[in-house]
Amino acid sequence: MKIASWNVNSLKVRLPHLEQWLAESKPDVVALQETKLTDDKFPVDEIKAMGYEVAFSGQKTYNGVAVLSREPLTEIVTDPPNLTDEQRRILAVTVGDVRVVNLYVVNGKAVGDEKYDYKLDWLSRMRDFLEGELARHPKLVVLGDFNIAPDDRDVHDPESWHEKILCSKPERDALKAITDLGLTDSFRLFEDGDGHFSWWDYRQAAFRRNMGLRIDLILISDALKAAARAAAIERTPRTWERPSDHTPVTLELEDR
DNA sequence: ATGGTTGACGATCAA
Repeated sequence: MKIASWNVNSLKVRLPHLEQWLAESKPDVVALQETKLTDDKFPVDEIKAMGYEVAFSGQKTYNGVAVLSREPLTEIVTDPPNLTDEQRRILAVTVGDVRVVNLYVVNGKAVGDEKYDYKLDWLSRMRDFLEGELARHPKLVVLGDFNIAPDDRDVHDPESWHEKILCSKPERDALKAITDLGLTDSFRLFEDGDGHFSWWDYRQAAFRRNMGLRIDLILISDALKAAARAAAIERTPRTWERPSDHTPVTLELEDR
């Protein structure tokens, strides 16, 4: 099973990119973030024509998440009891015997901003939700746009980003509280080095200069670690005309 | 330089 995460920054704009990338990369499960579509406007027919079942939780203008799957999606959860929030950032589904939790983590704007405090509170609540998910579903994948670079290897210029938003210690500690539940950043099972990014700002020709961060993550539970075969950041869609500022990240899991 | 670019929206806000 090949599983992927991609912040598309408007599914309406990026639908042609999604179609081309699905045809080339052939993932089995895809978590999308920042669809920016209300559910009545979601392109269900177009996605089904690409060969995927789909679940989604959207809102107008901001946020919005979706999961595409070759196999049926069940046990859909969008509103955990401890995360009652109108912002559409969470979509948990089950595919076969694997639980998949798609997250669009709060950005936070800037360290000290009220949105930053909201981000840390959201992450704490998410940790508690995931603790329960892990207890019910040993085979757990938690993936999405985490809006946190796990460590300085994931930052093009750690000095300039030191204690800035996406890189601050409280954010990294909040992520660690989640991985300490027994979840592993799957990319790091296969790559130790720096310079591997999943997001590049639209400004300052950041992609061309590889001035990026790795903030799109696929976390897997211990029960899935032995099945992990390969992880990748698929940079090609970021080179296409009118791209998302994020590119897809993928993980291949050996079946059964 | 608190800059720059993109998306949704229709003035700015969010990222």
